[in-house]
Amino acid sequence: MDARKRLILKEIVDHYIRTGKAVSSQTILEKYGLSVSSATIRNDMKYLEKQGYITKAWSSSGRIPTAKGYRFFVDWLLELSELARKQQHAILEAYGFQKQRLDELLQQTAFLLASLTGHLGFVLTPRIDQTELEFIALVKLPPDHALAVLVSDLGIVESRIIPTTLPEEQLAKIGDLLNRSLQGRRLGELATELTESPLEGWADRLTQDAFALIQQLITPQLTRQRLITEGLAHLLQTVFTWEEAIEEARKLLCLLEDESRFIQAIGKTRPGELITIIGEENLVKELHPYSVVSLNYGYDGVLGVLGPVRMDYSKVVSTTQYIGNRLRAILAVSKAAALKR
Amino acid sequence: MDARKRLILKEIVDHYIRTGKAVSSQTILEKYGLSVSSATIRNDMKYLEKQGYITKAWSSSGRIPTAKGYRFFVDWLLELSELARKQQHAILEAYGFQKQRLDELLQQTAFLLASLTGHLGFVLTPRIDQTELEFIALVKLPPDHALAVLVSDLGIVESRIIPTTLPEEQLAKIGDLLNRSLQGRRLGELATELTESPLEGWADRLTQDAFALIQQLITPQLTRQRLITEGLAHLLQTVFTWEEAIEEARKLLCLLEDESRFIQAIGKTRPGELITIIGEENLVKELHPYSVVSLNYGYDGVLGVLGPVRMDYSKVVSTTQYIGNRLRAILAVSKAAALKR
DNA sequence: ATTAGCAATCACCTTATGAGTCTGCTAAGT
DNA sequence: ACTTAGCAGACTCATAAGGTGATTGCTAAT
Repeated sequence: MDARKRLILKEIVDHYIRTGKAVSSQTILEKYGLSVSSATIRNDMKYLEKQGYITKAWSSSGRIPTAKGYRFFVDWLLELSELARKQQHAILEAYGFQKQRLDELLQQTAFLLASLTGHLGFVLTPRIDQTELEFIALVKLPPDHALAVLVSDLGIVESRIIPTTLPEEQLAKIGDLLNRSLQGRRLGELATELTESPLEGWADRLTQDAFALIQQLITPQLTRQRLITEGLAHLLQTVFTWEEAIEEARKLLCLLEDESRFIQAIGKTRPGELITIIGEENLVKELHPYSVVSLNYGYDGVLGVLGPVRMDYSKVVSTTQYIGNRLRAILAVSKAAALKR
Repeated sequence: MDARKRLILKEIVDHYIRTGKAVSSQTILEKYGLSVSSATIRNDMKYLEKQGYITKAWSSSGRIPTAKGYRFFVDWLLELSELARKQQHAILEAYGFQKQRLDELLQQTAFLLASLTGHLGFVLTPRIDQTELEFIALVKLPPDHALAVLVSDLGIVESRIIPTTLPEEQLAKIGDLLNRSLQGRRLGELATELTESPLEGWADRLTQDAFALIQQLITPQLTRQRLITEGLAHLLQTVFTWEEAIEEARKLLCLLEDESRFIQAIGKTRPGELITIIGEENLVKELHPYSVVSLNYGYDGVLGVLGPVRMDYSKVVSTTQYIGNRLRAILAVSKAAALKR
């Protein structure tokens, strides 16, 4: 594909993203002032259509990018604008007075993503079993229960009331024991190790009790990730203007209520990696009218933006990237603080 | 208003709820077989319209109930059907294997409300400060923090990491002291009392530390109620079929994301009380196209259903009532279990 | 390889038409 | 005083028809 064709494709995507209307050869000529005639542009557009980058709504409408066209645009033609100073400030400020609680921090993050991009912002909470155990506390609740509290390095606190008849001193001893031998381990590793074989050298009565206890703590519950979303309303505004929209919207809402499917939809990435999933590339059929930009911020947590296929990728990608980096930085600090303790 | 007029009003509301179409005098005659002619019915309808119970979309359309009409229907004409056996079973079964965690229980409840009524189900979490303190645990996190855990009678656990340099034994003593003197008190009362005046007789060094500590625990955070919703998709399906619907839907979503306004919208009630808010009766303007059925299940928690004004009040009210009672029963059991400890 | 010019295609908007529904009114009946 | 029959008028809804404007594809000339 020669330079002019690339340029034309870029202008088509660009213009369509901004206006939402099919782009004609005329428009390209006028707005972007190429030094060729509209007929030449038409010829190039025909080529681009045959290659599958653009399409048209009816036989003589202007051209609209296909998913493949957006993909080419994002991969080769996208110029990532640095985030406007104002926005950078807004983000730093919002994170400024740091929240103590992780869930508030993540909610805040989702809100930022949504309000800065004008689409739906989402954050998938970290997997607790990917974090490291900082502290276990066991507290007797008379007569026959105990409260167990797990504190992980991200400050995530998981508490559970478990039935046990062990007396208070016994619990305290077990707590000490667990803290000494388990501190700094990943909760997930612990779980698998413990189910496979009891810890070596743990044979006496005390450790058996400890073992039983910790098995009650480490359950599938730990793997569960929650989905936080903000800005659903934006989505309705941007995407739906035609008939049948309601049915589309309904499907989308159903999907958002089904966390497991959504998790599938935002794709797997390695920590720090950002991916875009454009339209029909999505494995989940209901999301074909949308695009997803998502970033793994560590501990299997994911944040990102869900918007119409026709969205400003430059803005969305750079915003997601920036916010993702901020969040990673904040979590790193919080982790460091935890380790210092 | 004589009996026949009441009957006609009832049939209009009834039929409109079921079909969604304006009701004509003919229809009433055919479907409900009154022994008068359609002209007579028309005359009565005219009266009902003059009184403001019904209205019409245009000069010669059939009649549609007004908010006042629905109100009269709900207050005087509604026959509460007992919930179908199947549904009762479904509810009992869903609650059968009891969740340990309160938030899962409430989420479950919202889901039940939504799926059984086919509208949006919501649950507003209890106010923690309305529950009674069952237990406080203070655990040292070396070097200069402590983990404080509050367990209330509903099993709600609120934990917080607070900075303190007090040594371990000191914390344990304070914990004992707090447990002895505060157990069984309402968290909310504690908060107000403590801000007004320190506890009497608490003058020594130890109690001053305890005082400082507990003040860090009891914060506005405790008052915060979360909103859990399920079945948003239902709402889109039932309510919106005409143009401009998107704008309406967008407003609704905005409202749902703004918890404080929603809390205002579902109204205040006393524990156990069920209220209906029909259409324009709602203080919040955005909700004028909807009705709310809500029930206070204790501790300032509210559950209910949000649906179109044109909804099956008989079904929705009885479902809400039944589920509300189940939830109250479950919470009572959980409270009793806590007190026995 | 590029361009000008023109016919053909199609969405979109407005207007027209006809069938169908339901009310309000009047005058007659009970 | 209440009820009824019958009919004109009001209005929706669906569909069709015609006009306008945008845009392409094609062909022949440059």
